[in-house]
Amino acid sequence: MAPPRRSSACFGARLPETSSSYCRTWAKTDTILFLMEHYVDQWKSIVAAHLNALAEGKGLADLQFSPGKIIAERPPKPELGDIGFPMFPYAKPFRMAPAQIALEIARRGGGGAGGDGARDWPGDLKAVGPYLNVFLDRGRAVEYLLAHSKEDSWGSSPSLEGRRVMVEFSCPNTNKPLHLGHLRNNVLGESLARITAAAGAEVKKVNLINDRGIHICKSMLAYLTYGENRSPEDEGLKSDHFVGKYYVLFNKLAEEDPQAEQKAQELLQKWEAGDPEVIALWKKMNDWAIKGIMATYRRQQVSFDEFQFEHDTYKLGREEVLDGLARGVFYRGEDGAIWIDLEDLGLGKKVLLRKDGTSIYITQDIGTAIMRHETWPFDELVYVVASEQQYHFKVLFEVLRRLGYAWAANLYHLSYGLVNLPSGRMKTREGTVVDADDLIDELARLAAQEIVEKGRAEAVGDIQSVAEKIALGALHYYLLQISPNKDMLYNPEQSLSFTGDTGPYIQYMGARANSILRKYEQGEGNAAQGTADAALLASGADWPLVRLLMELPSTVEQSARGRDPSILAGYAHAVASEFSAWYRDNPVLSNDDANLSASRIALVRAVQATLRRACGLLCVPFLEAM
RNA sequence: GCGUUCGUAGCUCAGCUGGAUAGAGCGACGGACUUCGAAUCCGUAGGCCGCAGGUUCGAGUCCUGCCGGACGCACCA
Repeated sequence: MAPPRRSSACFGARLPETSSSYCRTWAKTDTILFLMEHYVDQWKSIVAAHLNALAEGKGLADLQFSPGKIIAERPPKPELGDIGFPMFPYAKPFRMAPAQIALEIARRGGGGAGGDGARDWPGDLKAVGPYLNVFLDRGRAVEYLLAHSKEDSWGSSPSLEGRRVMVEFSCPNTNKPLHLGHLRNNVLGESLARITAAAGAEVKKVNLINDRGIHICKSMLAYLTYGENRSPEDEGLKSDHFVGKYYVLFNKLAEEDPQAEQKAQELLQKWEAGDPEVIALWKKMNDWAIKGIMATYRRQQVSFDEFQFEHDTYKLGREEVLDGLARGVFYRGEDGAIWIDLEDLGLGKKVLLRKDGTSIYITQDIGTAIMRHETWPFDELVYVVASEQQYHFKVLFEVLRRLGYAWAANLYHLSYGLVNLPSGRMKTREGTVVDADDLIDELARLAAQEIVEKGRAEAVGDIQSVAEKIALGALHYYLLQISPNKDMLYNPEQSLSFTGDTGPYIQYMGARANSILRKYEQGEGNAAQGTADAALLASGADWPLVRLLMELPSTVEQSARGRDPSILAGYAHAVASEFSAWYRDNPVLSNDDANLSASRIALVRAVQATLRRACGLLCVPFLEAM
């Protein structure tokens, strides 16, 4: 099998003993939200000032604490406060027990009576054991949430403002259709791009189509042998599947004809020589493949700002390598090829240009990166490529650095692991790879079946459309839920479950929120007679939900900074789960208190806005009803 | 052999710059629909965080070694 250029080999063999589910939780370690970051920063300054004052009071004037060095964390329970400052680190310099330091500072600054409370985020400082905790002014926080969650920009932050980030992903070969591994790549790239943009960056999504090379020639050769000039329409196949069929047939050919490999090579040489007949065939088959692949992109709802094609870029990089040779960055081996010595980094030696002067894989990547930076000067370029290519990218980045490109320091390989299946091993050779289109078809079929079985057919309206969205939500959420760098096991049935840490569960909670709002709009309940009041949402019943919702911006920011959509996925599930428990215990529409009812309607709006935004960033379609 | 990476509950996974009793979902067991959709919710059981050292007031988190899995180590892409 000719290895694919970029994203493939995403399969392994693993048979789980039982089917099971997947999830992650947000319960313990929520992050400090973006808008809370201001809050935390403000309070860090206050705590630092207190520590410095304490030091001075004890005659330890040489002790200095800067706000940036103060450690803040999230208390494990809401009753303990909203921000926690552990006092352990200060025990030694002050020669005091941590709990005592906390008490001392709380005594000095407690209550904010002396103007101690943060300006934008007032609250109280209290000693809780060895921790100094801040209790937010809840009414103020609720006001902030209700006001900001109404805005279209809810969840966005300016943390990456002014940065230009290019994201390369997908990069399919044009000899076969997309498979499950590509789906992980695609959704990772698309989601990362959306999250990065939400964090304020200017993002450009690029897709380098690998449309030339020996693997294409194999499909062509098999087609010449068995195709009899038929078209995809003749065989009733989606065009990329048609091309893929012949790629698989090449294996048969290779068994029948020992010369097959060599013939494919000859075809490649003719292609490079510009042989009109070969070019015509290549064009025809490529168009079929690309047309089909584009259809899958549309279905998966991923898109690109720019397509680049290997037949345009494969000659790039040669000049740069020769230039590097002239400048002594590289060397010519005794064999005549051009090498780079990376032994000092433990990366060995690597060929950059063949002895006959022709390019190899890395040569093109060198040239392509330079071309990209020239045409769209980026602050950062992220390559979404399977983990099997980690070595390749280490070498590539180092080569560019040694060529003198300062921006080489801003190249990043978002490495992701293999996707395994419960059904066992999949191999291209054996035609047992899980095809992307087939998989989505199957998921949509199961979802449609479920809609009917649950008697929701009438309520959802267009069953096929909703089923397709549930299928995508199930697939995408499942793929994004796991840390990118880890190998994963995709369980289709499990991903479609409406219970648990799944896409459909989150979609369902969004639909439930929407259902409450719809009834309100239709005049149900007495919320319309009341007035929303932030103070009414400051109780113990509503506060945990409010607290969580406020964390959307910081979670997006953290997700962007870590280049990790799974952080946001975990958050989305936490919101859905928290909302589920909340609306069970806290009547919204059927509430005697019209003002409380109106206030909770506002909170449900915030829930809906938060879920909608998170789903959007995770490529999980948001549903009004399901 | 060398390199990268992973190893947390039966299963699949979370645990942000080391910090408050290690979390979730599924599965198991037991509960909740005349009350905003039960495609849901609640409760219980279940873990020397691969092993051994080290750093630290404090380690699932950092360092070293070992064990186990995955991936890589082409003038292939």
